[in-house]
Amino acid sequence: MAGIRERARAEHTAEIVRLARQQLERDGAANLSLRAIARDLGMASSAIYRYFASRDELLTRLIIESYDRLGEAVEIADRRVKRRGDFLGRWRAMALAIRGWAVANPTEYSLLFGTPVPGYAAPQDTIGPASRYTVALLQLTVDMEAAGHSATETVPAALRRDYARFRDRFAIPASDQMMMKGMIAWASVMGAINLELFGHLHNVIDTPGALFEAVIELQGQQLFSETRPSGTDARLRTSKSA
Amino acid sequence: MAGIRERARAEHTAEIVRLARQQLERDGAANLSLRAIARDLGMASSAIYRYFASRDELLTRLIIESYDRLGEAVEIADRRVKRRGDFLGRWRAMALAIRGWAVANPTEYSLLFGTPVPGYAAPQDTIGPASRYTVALLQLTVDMEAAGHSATETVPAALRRDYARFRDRFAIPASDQMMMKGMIAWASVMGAINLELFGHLHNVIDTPGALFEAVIELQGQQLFSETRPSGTDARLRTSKSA
DNA sequence: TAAATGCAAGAGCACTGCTCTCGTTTTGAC
DNA sequence: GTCAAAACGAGAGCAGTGCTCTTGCATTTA
Repeated sequence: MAGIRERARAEHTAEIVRLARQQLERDGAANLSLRAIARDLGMASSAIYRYFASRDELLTRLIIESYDRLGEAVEIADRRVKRRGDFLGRWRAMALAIRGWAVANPTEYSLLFGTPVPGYAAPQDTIGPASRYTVALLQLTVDMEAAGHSATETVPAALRRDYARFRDRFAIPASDQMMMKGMIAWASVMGAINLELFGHLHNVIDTPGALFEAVIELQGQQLFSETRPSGTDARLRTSKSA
Repeated sequence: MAGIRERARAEHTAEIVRLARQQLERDGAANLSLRAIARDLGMASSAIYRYFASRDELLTRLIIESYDRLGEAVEIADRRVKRRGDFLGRWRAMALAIRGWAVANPTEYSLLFGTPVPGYAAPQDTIGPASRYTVALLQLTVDMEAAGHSATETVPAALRRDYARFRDRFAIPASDQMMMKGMIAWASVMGAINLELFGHLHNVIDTPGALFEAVIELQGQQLFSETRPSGTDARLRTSKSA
């Protein structure tokens, strides 16, 4: 009743994933080959299908794990900042953690944030882990508001609905204005990392880390900017919806 | 002497590229198949190799063309702004043009800004077209400075060298500070588009256009912010290099 | 006109994901 | 303990891929 088979199954599954990840890191997601994994394992290629219904299913498993690792890295970085009220420090720590993880695991990062495979639709299982690092970021804005920070950004009506839905689903009680700020900061961070890892700074910026820190600092400023004196530039405050 | 062969060659090459682009749009770069193109063309698959040495070479051709289209779209959008001194308007126009092109041609955008193919190294021929849209953006900062705008961002030493090199190569006489601003704005724009097109706003933001405009407006503010009163937050102005 | 070159086709190699069948082994109910 | 059911591994095979090589024909050049 020990389940000799059950344990063997778990071990084999883990081994397949381990080899898959190894291959992923070396050759990239596009070149991940079930047959090669089977060869490394000393199995027939058809046997792999006892464990994963398809290549996509194996990739999904890798994606989920990678999202989880990224999320964990960001959460740990945040937790390491002892003064919980040092919001700027926490912002820096988390943003640097995202880039740090990305630079250390470029192929995994590409798997998560690169070109989606045309036929592939992310199954429900991924959305939980996928939100982990963003929820960590948004929690920062919640903590900021709890500490008295406020934001006065104009939020387009179209986005308010989206923010409300997100707020409900993840129980993140941040204001629309603060979520707006957070989203923009998020986009900047991801953009800088994408440009770096996908080769668009090649022959342009030799030290992408320095550029990234500049992005962090500027977005940090923006994240912490309180109400600006009104009337500085009226045009800038009216935003049309798309 | 007309070169019956020469003309046929040009026509065939163009036809291959046309079918390739059609297939690219429908199935994505990963599923681009030389054999399928040959079938559509009524040719033997081996005949394709008379025109392109490899699949990568055909992809390179598509990449170059796409960069050129993107660059052209951005340049046209900029040129359409009649008041050349309306820098904010030009910024909006170009940023919206990038996103507009991306949304209209998602697979082409993915080809340019998505996961780089592991083995694939972009040949020299691509860097010219690849810089076209960024040069258009940077030209805006040059024009701004010529009109008296200034920037006082602290620029890390590591980046100053990179900026100088870029300035020399493309003859863009923008200050380090202004290039710093431009780079950050660029990263934000590309980040927002990546998140949208690569599915990371799915089930989160229903109207990505609204989010994008918010990004544009905020980066516009930043691009046009003059010297801030010093001492507001000393920490924010010191940036370490990576 | 004769040699050199360009070109298209076909066969073939090595690889991929995936399916089906066929024995073997383990499991769980009686 | 027996025995059917389920799980499993291996192998063959299908349809597809990029790419190479040879072979015969058409065009260009000398």
